Amino acid sequence: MNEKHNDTEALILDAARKVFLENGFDGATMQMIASEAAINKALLHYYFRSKDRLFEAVFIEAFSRMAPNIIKAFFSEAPFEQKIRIFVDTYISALLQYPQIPQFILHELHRNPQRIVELIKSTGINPEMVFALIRREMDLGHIKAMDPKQLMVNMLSLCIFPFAARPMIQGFIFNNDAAAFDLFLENRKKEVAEFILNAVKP
Amino acid sequence: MNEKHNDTEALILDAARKVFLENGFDGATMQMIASEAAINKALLHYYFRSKDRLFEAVFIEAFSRMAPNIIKAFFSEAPFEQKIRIFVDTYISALLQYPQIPQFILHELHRNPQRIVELIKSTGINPEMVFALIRREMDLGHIKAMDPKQLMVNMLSLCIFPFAARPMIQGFIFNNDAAAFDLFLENRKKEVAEFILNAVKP
DNA sequence: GTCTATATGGCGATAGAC
DNA sequence: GTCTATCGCCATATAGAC
Repeated sequence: MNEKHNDTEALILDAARKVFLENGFDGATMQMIASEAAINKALLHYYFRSKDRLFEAVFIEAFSRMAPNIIKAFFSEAPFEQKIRIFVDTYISALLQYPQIPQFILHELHRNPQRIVELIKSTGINPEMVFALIRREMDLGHIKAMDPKQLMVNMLSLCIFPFAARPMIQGFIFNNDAAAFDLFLENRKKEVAEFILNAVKP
Repeated sequence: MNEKHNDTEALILDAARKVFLENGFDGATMQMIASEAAINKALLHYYFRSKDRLFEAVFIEAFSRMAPNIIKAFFSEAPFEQKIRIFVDTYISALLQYPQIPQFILHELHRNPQRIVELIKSTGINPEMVFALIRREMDLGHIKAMDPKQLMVNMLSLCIFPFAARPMIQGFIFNNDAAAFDLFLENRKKEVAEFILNAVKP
């Protein structure tokens, strides 16, 4: 195996990540990726048999970036109120760093739900543990009684949706002022945490 | 003009709506639409000059179905608490009827933000009126003081996101039990309204 | 390993008979 | 208005020289 192998493979993955994240699977072409990597199409197929396989490699990497944040916050020793704040802050901060990921994942989720769900399960995340934790807080009277699943989905919705719908919200509510929208997202770290904490107050 | 004109045009629109909603613009082909309508490709171009124009017709129709609900609830004479309940109920009910629309709009928003934002603006929606209304409620002390834009985005997030991310949430939290997820969405009409009302309580 | 050149197929769109 | 046949293009993928 030639020593250039790893370099070229990494080069291709970098280019593919960029192109796929920006254009989705259908919108991206092998030529775009080759140009981005300053190589030729044939080489892409040499390293990754097909467009599908190349995409899969990119997707797994992208999802792995987001997944840990979903749960991490819940298993600290902090009081529940603090856990919520940490969850929201960590999650929105991560999304600010990779803002294309929500739209990318939702898009591919639509294209091939089966494949994506299996991929997520392979990361070993277990939502039941989070639900059990939320239920305990309810039993202790720390938060209002409600369906833990609804609460979890509410938290994810509030964090993720603005990134997925960015062009619409920015175009509509912010007259396409990108800086204003970035500030809006930055403020959401605190706004969303307060919103949730008020909503669950017993 | 031949009498069959309207029939065929409607037939094509029905088929195009179905195919575009399921596959998005890139994923759909003119042949799929022709097959769905049980006609041939050439006829599609006879009625709608191009794939782009056909898509535009479908998109405007799909969006028009959702848009009125966004604002309608806010301009009744009901007290604010009731407006929230009506908004959430109307919106989620409409989405239950056309569950593919969120993913469809988000997908095309990503593919061509400019075009979609223009199409939406052409429907004449004006968010400023809603913000003014929210601000008045804050001044009257009926709800907690906060950024009206954050509140509006929160409401939209809570209503729309579960539909856009359905395959993920269903596969992950509901072990792919579609009936359980449908019940979950039905329950959200009340859950989300309560969640918001608690969150904005002064 | 990396390149150029090419095979193969499907796409949107059009021409032209009926 | 509706059809069949076909054009021209660009996509993924491969062959084969270096």
